[in-house]
Amino acid sequence: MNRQAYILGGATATGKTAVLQLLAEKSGGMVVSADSMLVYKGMDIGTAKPTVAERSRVTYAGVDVATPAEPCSAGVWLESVKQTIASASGPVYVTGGTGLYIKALTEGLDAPKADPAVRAHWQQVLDQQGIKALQKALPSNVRLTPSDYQNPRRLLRALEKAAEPAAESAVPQSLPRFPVLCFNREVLHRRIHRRVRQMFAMGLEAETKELMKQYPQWSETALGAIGYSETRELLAGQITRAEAVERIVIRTRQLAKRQETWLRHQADCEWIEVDERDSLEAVAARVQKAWKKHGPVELRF
RNA sequence: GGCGAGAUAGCUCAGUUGGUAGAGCAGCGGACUGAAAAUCCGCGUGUCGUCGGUUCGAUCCCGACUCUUGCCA
Repeated sequence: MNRQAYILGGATATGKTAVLQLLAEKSGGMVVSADSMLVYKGMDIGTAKPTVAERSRVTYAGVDVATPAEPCSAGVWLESVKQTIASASGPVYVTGGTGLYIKALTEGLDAPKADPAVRAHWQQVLDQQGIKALQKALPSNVRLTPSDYQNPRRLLRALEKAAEPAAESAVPQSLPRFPVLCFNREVLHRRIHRRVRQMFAMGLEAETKELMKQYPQWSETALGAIGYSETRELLAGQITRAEAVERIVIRTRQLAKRQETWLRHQADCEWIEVDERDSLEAVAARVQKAWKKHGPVELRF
């Protein structure tokens, strides 16, 4: 399908969702969350999910599409989001923390979808024979970057693709051009620290405990959520609260760095450096100006 | 106060039988189309606590001092 959207990127804790909430409320638009963790039901505090009140005023897509017990993926997320976007009557805004999801939206996912059986097979080979066996099994026509060649995940995926040669590869698309919010690194680190402490103050521990009661077995992807895996360890008495906070802060900082690296090189961004003193309205105005300049992005999926 | 132990990268520590040093973590940079908050790749100059001594040469040996820590008082 073809549809236009306004994308706003940015690392975690840059306030992009607040900006889109404001703009969507004003224009009667909807917001697509391109975020791999907002998809989990009940994981609200630790993912800084828009509140119930906010979601009652604006339609969100890509939020609460799976339970923590279920595995999720870019494909599952994309499927869940399509319908809502197609039926949108107002402008479509996309807030992106997960680069892959933004790309899936603008370019589609054309590779064969994840196949648990194939994956399990190669995972076993990896466990028993090591990464060299995967490298050897790779068809000679498949090219990986040097770091991907050392990366079990990517190797596994490459083999998964090779097992189903039917799929045509993507038509290279020009990089999507959209504004991105950013803070000076030092300021961002301070914000992250503040936010993590706030999450605990808002009851991250209680929320996690409740979720564990509701879903005793979490999927591997849900278990990877920053904040939740540490809180689980805290609840199990394996680490102290101070250690949990420290660990969460560190992982969030590392995430933010990777997100900015992705945006710098995998997209064509206009960086909007914001200051903590800037009002939400002022930031929103700058974002709109950038959209006006570059035009909306075509969605193809 | 006495007897030990320690003081090396932002943190935890290794090491040099004397030729100015290296891991993990953190940090920084990078990769990136179905696990992506994942996964992987690259980057290590730091008064080797301070002052003096021995030596061609000391972070390493010797002495004093400062600080930390353990045991005994």
